[in-house]
Amino acid sequence: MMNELVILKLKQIADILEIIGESVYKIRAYRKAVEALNLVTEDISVLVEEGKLKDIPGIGDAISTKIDVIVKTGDSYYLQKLTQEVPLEVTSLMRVEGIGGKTAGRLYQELGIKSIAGLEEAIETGALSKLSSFTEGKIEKIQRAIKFLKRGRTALPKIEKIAYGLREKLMQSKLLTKVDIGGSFRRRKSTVRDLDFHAIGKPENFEKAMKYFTEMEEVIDVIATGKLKTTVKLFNNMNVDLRILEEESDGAGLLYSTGARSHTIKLRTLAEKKELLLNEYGLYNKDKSKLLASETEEDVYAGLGMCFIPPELREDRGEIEAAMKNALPALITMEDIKGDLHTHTNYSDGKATLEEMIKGAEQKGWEYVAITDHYGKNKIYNPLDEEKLQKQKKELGKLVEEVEINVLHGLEIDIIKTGEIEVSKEILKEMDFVIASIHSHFDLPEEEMTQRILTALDNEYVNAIGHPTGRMFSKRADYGLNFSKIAKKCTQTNTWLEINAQPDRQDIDDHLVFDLKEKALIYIGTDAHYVKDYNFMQWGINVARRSWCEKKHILNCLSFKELQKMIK
DNA sequence: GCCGTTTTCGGCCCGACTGTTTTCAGTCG
Repeated sequence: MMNELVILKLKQIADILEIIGESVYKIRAYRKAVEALNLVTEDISVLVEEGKLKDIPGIGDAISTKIDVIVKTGDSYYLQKLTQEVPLEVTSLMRVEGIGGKTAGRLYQELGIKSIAGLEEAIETGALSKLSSFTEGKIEKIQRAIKFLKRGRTALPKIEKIAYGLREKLMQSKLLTKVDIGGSFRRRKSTVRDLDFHAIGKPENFEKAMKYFTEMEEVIDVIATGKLKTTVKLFNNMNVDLRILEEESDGAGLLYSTGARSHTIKLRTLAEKKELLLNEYGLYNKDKSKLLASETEEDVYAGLGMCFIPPELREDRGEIEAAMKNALPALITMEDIKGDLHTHTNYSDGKATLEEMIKGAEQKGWEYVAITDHYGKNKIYNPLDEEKLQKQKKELGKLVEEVEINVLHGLEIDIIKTGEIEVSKEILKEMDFVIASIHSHFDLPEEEMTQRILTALDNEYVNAIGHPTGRMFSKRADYGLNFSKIAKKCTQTNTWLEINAQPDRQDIDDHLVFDLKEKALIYIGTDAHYVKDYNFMQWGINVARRSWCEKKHILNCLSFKELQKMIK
């Protein structure tokens, strides 16, 4: 899709504008457009064709014209013109923490530094220290920042233990009365870049608490430290913010810490329209003489004329407008889940026995579970063959006598390079639930990849597409797919799309589910290989909640009877 | 550059920390 290229070019334009010192509002306009486009899952080139670009808030005449050019030519004349003044490479300097547009511009103008390598060289030769305002301390800070440049995003499940551990330690200090984790962590995003701690304490303890925070053993560097706000770097390169407030600001502070920034900005703008002022301390009247609400988030939202908005929805995606009309979705919860449709046993690459997996699902209180071991030629997964399948079937027949839970005997099969399924229809038609997934050739072009799945959808015995985009946060990006085509065909063929709840996958992504939930049939599968993996369901629930899903949108919220009727 | 239930022009969220700026610009969230 074109979208990534458009977003990249607009980002580059914003960066260059910042370096050459353009109006902050113009820069903000470009950044806002980027944010808006990040939420768009349709193909931008289609929006251009249909003339719908300007329907997106934040995109007006000038930016839509620029997008038009990017879509048609693959490049931006405007950006090319800008880069005659400042080479594009200079924007890379802004990736260094503490260096913004102004500093990057100075480095280029005064020393001709264009890249991080050039910056390192200028530090080594002492050229940088000759520049005014570049003191020894500041240069040291830049050096450390360069060392830690690689700040990627981490899958939320991977950071949860560390985050709760830090919270526990902060509480143990006895210097704080309450510690919450806000930010994208609280919004339950699939990945997080940093952690935002929101704490409550007594003013006389603020400084001691900050000192305690910066001296924790997990902290390897202190980025900034004050009485009210401190930023540190953890051993894993992740930044952690701690904001301390007094008890009366708990709600307003948590709201501020949780974000998303676009959500907060929308709320503050709304407050201003109502002749009010909103900051992390509270909601005030215009001249700040009177505090109107601050103790709980509910109070602040109520003060702005809306109901409480669950953190997962706070992205400025229409949740504020919905809350004002009291029309927020009744988000799906773990209690709504009636079963799991994607699991493995040690008949293939799972680590638990068939009995353990079935009884484990029953322990979860679920009504049903589908056992979907691998079948096929890809030896990595220790797949079933006909003989092993028959043996499993026999064992399953005995086990179902011992348990209350309903068991679907299913398979996970490979979509090979051509999109074909190599398992015979005689075998497939005997199965209760068949998931087809891509396990090889991840790097084909979008059109071929899409066609591959469309071909698989032609197989009348395929019930679902497993981990549809193939992304793994620690390994590879998603392969490009045309989801409007795929969703359409899925509906036609009654084939379901999976939200794979594996921590490293969380696939399909919440942005896609947000768009597809009314157009396609979607379920959450844990892809469990151990009994404890059933707990992965929570990551799938997160994705669904962030996508505004109610239980009606997720098929494994159906009772077993209803589910059976739905399966083709 | 975007936007409009006071505005098609004149605004644009708000505040903390850093550095050397003796009153504020730059950066960040």
